[in-house]
Amino acid sequence: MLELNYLRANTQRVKAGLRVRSLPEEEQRIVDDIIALDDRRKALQTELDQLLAERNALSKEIGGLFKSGKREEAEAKRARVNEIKEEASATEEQLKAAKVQLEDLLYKVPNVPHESVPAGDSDEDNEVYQDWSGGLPQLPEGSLPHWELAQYYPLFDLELGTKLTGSGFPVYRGKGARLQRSLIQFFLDEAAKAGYEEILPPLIVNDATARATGQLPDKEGQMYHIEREDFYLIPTAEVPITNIYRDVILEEKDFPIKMTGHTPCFRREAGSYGADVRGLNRVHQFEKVEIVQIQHPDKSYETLEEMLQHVGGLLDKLELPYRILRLCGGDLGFTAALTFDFEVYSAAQKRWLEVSSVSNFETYQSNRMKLRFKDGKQSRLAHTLNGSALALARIVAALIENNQTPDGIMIPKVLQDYTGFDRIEKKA
RNA sequence: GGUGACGUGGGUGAGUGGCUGAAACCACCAGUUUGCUAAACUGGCAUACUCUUAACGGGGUAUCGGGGGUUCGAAUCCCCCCGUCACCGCCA
Repeated sequence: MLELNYLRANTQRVKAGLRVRSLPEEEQRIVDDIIALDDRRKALQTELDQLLAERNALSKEIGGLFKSGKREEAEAKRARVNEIKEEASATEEQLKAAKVQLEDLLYKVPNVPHESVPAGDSDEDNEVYQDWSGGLPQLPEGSLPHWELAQYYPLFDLELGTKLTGSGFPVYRGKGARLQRSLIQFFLDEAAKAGYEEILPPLIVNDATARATGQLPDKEGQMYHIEREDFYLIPTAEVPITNIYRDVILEEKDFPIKMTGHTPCFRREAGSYGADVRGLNRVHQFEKVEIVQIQHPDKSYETLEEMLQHVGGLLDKLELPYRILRLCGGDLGFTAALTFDFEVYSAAQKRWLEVSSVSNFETYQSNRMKLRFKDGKQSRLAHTLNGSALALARIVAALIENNQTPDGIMIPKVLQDYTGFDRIEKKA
């Protein structure tokens, strides 16, 4: 969530940010409501503190009076303290209520978009930041989308996943499974080379963790919830990995903190239908390697650029055509200040598939997470960033479509050491 | 899942109702002394909220795993929860 002090000091910027996100005018009133409520909270806090201070002083006196045997005086003060306690508990309740309301409102305000974010309503307004400079691959007549390729090649089986669980849970088999494992290995190795520490986190997290990175409360319906323990299946490794640094105060010399991890990701994807979700385009469980950085506020945009380079490098090595989009305000995630999406061209579907999203959250996550660093005597919130490097299912989709040949599905050179084969041939 | 013990500041650890935001030691930072290093000595060393100040700073409140209760007053007493450790049960 936004820092309250920032919001108070930059009301106009926050409101302008809401406009960039194409949120309705009445949303802007929330900003003024927050300030009014915070004023009330401060007044109540001061009132309560004064009452407690008085109570503490009197209690001290009472102790002394009892010791010196002045019972009557002590009793009189004791009566006064009891009055104060009544007042204090009433004030405290109002204060608690104000805090809860304030937090609820604050949770409703999305991050302020970076100044470079174009205004816009939807993905149609996203800006092409870096286009694909080569030609787009043209496949010969009779080329197939990946879900049809899976009928002829040992790759994956969607119906089988439906039998075991439900739709959207593919089962990868044979060389298809091996290809997945090879990609994961390759991505982790590349991240390690770039200086990221490898993390293997829990796949199930508690409420506090899901809240800190911003999945709760705004994306509640997107996650699988485990009722009995009140836990959530992670929708991305970002959640447990970033939370490693929840409630931590860093030293400036600790920056940058670079972590990577491979995990399955679980997403309910409620309300998604149609051609966009065919095959591996949108599934409930997929593998992903995530990169996360925690950085000094002055350097986080350099870091974002570095992460773009890293992701672009992976796609170059996989020889996949891609472009980079700068998301417009309307398409920007609730918690992000700036996001670049990587899209890979899927030649058989003749469309771009999103395979990575690289974002700077500035202090939006670190504020919820209380992730700070020492800046001289003061502590300040750090910046958090993350990106997919990369998300597997769609990479696999594009890879097998683009590389289909009469001799089989060709494996990019860089992966061959991992797969142990250079092509996938048709099923017998 | 059962039984028992325990949970104090960056670490070790004292503290069983007021004088304890918390001894002492270690670590860390600044300074003094000293051919260098080391040692010794002196001082500093939590976080959040809030009031006040132009600022430096100063005042107040809260925090001893979390929540609730008893009391004029709680790290200290009571209840619930969470966690750690040990033993038993179960088990990849």
